Amino acid sequence: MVGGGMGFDSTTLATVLPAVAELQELKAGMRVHCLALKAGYHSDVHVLTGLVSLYSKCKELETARLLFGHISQPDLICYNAMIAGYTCNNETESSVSLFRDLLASGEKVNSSTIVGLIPVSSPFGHLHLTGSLQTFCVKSGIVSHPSVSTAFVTVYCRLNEIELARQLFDQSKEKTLASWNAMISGYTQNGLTETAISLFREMMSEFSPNPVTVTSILSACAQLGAISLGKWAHGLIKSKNLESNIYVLTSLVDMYAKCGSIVEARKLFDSMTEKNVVTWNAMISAYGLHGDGHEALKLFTEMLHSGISPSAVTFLSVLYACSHAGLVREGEEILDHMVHNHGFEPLPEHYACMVDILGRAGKLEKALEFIKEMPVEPGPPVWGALLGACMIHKNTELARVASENLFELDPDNTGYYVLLSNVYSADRNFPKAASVRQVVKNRNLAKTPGCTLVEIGETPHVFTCGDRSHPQATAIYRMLDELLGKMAEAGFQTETVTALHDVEEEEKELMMKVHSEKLAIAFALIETAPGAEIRIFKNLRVCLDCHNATKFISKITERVIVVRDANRFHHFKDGICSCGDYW
DNA sequence: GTAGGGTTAG
Repeated sequence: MVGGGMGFDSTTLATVLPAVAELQELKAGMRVHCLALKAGYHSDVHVLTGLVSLYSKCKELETARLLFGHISQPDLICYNAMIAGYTCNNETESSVSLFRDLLASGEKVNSSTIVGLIPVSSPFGHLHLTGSLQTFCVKSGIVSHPSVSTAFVTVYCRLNEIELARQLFDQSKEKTLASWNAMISGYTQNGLTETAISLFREMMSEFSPNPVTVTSILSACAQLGAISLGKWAHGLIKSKNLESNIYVLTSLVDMYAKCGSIVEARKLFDSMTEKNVVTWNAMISAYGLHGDGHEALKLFTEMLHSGISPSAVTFLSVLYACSHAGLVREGEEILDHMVHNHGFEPLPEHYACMVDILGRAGKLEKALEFIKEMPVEPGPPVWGALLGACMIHKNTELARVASENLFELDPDNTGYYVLLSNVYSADRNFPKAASVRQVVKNRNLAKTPGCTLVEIGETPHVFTCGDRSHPQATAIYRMLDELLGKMAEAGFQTETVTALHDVEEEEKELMMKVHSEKLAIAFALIETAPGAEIRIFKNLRVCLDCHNATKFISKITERVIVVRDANRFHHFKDGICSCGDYW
């Protein structure tokens, strides 16, 4: 149809352009542009509007701006395209000033004008602008338009103003599937996974989930370790024939990996005919999460051969995998490769990962050297990685250096105080440890409460430290006592040094044994058949005592126990953990 | 014709 003197009209061109723009195919778009010029449509307002939109989406803002300037009498649609173009290229000021021109001309704006103005893609620093826009929309009544309120819900979620988003969502009279999706994904992206899932259940009475919904829900399952809901979603995907959607499949791979089924994840990954950089990243970081650094490196090489260009996240995933497998030389090579062969400037996250690699492997001085030589100012993730390494390798001197920086940069983060206190305890410097904890108390900082989730059948059970709220609490504690008895016979000693030290020894031991992970394991032992694998999920890093105890339990009960903590997976079998005790 | 909701790291 195209070229060769065959006839095609401006409508055809204007129809092709959005599809090309959606794919961000600049080269294809430029060919369409050439065709349009050859066919004499260089002043057709429809074609030009399509081109403005195309060049904006391909980050060719200058070209878009130029074309817009050539339109003698731009209509509202045209203005909308240019306004959206400025916004998605982070030129908020130009976007707003064009909007003002439009208003001043007396033209009535529509919902698309507003949607194009809301800084959804780069919201940071635009809370005030968003608020003013919202006021304008409330006054003009345009806020009742579903796409407008959905865009506001999205931007507030991205600004971590989840309450504001929810208010808007609740107030919107006409809710579309997109409105629900925006709110549900807002919750998952803010880590409020349970709220996301309950909202999803609410939604189900009004709408059938689409690929966007499924993607968000799978992400929630992955974060939570909710394998049964994840499997249910997998069934839904099959029944609704959503297996060709790359977002859906990528999040499915991620869900299986984060719920402990790395084999299932890999099977799915291998079966995918289309894979993008995110798909590869998900699979690479899955291996990192499970401590298989070599497989992660292998996959990274395969990725390069497949012709997919790695992103900054790819390198982070590979580095992360190296750190959890103790692959120091490989990590250094990857970072070097990233800079010299791929032309990436390392982000602070890459530096933090490298510090983690060196520190975790015990090369603490080298890590400090690395920090000093970094061309960017080290932030909390960098010092945090060093502090974590000091904890593993019991280096109080460097821990002091790291934490001094951390307390200055991020004074309200209790995790760092807990880490430092644990370093001192490990060094048996109890007065120092106590004084660090006192700071937390004095400043009234809230500690994140630890909790562990275990699924029995389809039902998730959540335990907190010292939890007695479970209906089977009595049986659980009895099982725990029985286990502790057998463990003591096998030589297990409660590790109190990393716990609280302002309580009596006996009391300490009492508190230790009721950590949420031990309760969850005891419960799972009661509820599952002998020999069955046990999987538990903890929101924080597993403590040294629980890690040690789980080794003993795996041996005594002859069970494989898989623990996912905030950092990674631990596979316990026969008294040994796959992490090699460096976690 | 312009326009709202989605996956990966930490």
